[in-house]
Amino acid sequence: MVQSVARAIEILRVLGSSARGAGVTEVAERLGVAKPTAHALLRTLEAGQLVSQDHETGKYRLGPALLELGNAYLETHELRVRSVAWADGLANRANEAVWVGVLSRDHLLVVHHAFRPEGAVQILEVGAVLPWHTSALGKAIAAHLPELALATLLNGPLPALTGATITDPHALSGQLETVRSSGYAVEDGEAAIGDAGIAAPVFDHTGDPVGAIGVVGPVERLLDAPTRDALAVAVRETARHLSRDLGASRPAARRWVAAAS
Amino acid sequence: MVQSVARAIEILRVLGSSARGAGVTEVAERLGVAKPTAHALLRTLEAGQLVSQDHETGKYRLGPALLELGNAYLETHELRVRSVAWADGLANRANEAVWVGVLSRDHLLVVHHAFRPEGAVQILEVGAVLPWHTSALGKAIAAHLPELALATLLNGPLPALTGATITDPHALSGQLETVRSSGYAVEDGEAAIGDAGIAAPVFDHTGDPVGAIGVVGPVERLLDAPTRDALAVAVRETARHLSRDLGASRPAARRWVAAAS
DNA sequence: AAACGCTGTTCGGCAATAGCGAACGGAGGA
DNA sequence: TCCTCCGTTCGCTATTGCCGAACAGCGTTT
Repeated sequence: MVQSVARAIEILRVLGSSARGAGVTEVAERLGVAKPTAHALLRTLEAGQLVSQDHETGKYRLGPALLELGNAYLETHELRVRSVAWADGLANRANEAVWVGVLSRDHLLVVHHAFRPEGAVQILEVGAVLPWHTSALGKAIAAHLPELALATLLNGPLPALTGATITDPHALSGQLETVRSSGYAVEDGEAAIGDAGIAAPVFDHTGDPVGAIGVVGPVERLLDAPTRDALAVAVRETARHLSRDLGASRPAARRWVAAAS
Repeated sequence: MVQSVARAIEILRVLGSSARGAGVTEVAERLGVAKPTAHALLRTLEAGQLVSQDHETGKYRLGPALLELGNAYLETHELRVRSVAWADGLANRANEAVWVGVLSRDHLLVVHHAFRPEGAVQILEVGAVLPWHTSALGKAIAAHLPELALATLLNGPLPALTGATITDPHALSGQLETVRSSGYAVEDGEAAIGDAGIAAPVFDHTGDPVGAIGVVGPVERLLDAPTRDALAVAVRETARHLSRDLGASRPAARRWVAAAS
């Protein structure tokens, strides 16, 4: 592990979380390093356009190259590229907004967002992150993770975003069992009050879950019966098709293995 | 300058340009370093999720954290945040797609994209980059840059993307003079055949250009008189309003200074 | 008005640490 | 079965990143 690079990455995280940028002194304090050390790292990052310095205040903030690289990540992302057509189809069929997401550490990262066909103004959520246990996408992925990886997630922090957020590992674990048997995950106001989601996992040819696809929208539209069941079927079918696109020979093969053990 | 960090950034660039990822050996060769060196850097970047390794082939690719950071860059970006409302207004008034962009090295980076109101399927271009001299946005910014910065751009490489791309520094310099006097820049098939753009620069309170805003679309719709003049007026007005939003006390103050010298 | 406290920045020397050559384990092809 | 290529690990060397101290500029305070 290269120490200076690890510190440089930490700097990016610090700058990303402090909205108005940060000065050298503040960065040095947060990293626990000397001021000149932080300065050298910042200058190097600046040369690569990963951070940029405000010529007025001297403060540093994230740089444009990150947007470029983030875009490059999207374009080379197998799941994202293949999902675009399927996401559009699902959005039309369900008449709801569709998200495609992957797991990044303990957060769900939205890599594609198909707008609701009839929707009014909607903001694009690509690049947005939220704690895995507060989204249907995240739960769909987690439910099919190898045991060890799942245990790590359940033992990690489970922050509450609303009163409905499930913060108890045992309750979550039980819900994931339901996800495995039903083939889809549901979220009801756990990330934001009034918002819900229904999602299903997407697998590749290795049988591991690489992401999830699902619909998001207001509780009233998504979770009222019988709409809810119809949406679940549509989401699950789309996820299966997408998985097959990615080379998954048998959808849900992993599930049977898990059930047999 | 921290050598290892500079190399790590270079690795990100390498992985971003090679679509299908790259192996340790290939990365080491491209950087001109030993294989273990590249390996250590890659492992560190992987720990920070800036790159991820394909567990099948062993090859490395860009990682999800870059998308997160790219999104964080957008959200903290003053110009981008303020421009959203203005871009929507311009898109409706012009009935065309609107781009907001900034200069990143010698490329124009699209930081916001408002879709054409009546448009059919359109792909989002946020995060896209193109050589500055092949876009109206890029030329609008360049025309108002300090002399030294502009000279650097004109002396740099000016690749031709189409037959219409202007690759002669003198011709470009002359066109930038026109941009300064008219207040807007035009691009006609210089990035892609049939595509055109009309853009105007955006300033902040320091008087330096921080970006540009403009319309993009097919040549036939944008550049036919009298549509062209109406669009130019709309774009220029929007850019002035946006500039005032950012604290520019007097629009085009810099222009008068340049003219007086 | 002048001294203070706070920035971001530069310099030089010590030693931690990053970098390399060489060797290892495994996968794929001939 | 051999060979070749891959990604990876090990341990030594000196390169290089790191820190303490000092500097310049600015805003506020006294």
